[in-house]
Amino acid sequence: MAKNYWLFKSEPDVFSFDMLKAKGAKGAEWDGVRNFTARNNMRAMKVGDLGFFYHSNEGKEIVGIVEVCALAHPDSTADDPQWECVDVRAVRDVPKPVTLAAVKASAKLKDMALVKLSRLSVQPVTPAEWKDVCAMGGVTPVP
DNA sequence: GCCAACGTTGGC
DNA sequence: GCCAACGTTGGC
Repeated sequence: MAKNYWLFKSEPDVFSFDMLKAKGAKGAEWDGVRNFTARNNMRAMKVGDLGFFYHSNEGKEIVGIVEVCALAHPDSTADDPQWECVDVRAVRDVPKPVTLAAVKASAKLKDMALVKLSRLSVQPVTPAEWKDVCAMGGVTPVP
């Protein structure tokens, strides 16, 4: 089964890529999502799916790559079990963080959900977009 | 700090 | 079930 690609957004003040790295191989819950579209995206994830880690507000750049390490389950921080989240763990850094400005400036990437659906915190990424962002970020080999 | 975009809520 | 009001997010 083909791997799917995603993009996770977080404000670095609240939860940064460094904080996820500090969690090690076990990873951490991607909790706090209270948006149906984002939740549905997480429900569609499989263990082993990969995602970009994007810092919103501060930085506004893709700084890392994460791997889904647990299927969607009830969010331990929610009082309503309809809110679910997956667990993710840090896989590697993006050596040259890819900024939002760079994405917008790229003819191939300017239609990414990151640009079009700027408020959605968990987004799908197409294989072509994945490859291009990895190339721009100096991620080799592309995982 | 402002403002635009958009998802959610609640009244009808 | 529609739609206006409201709250939140996130870029600038």
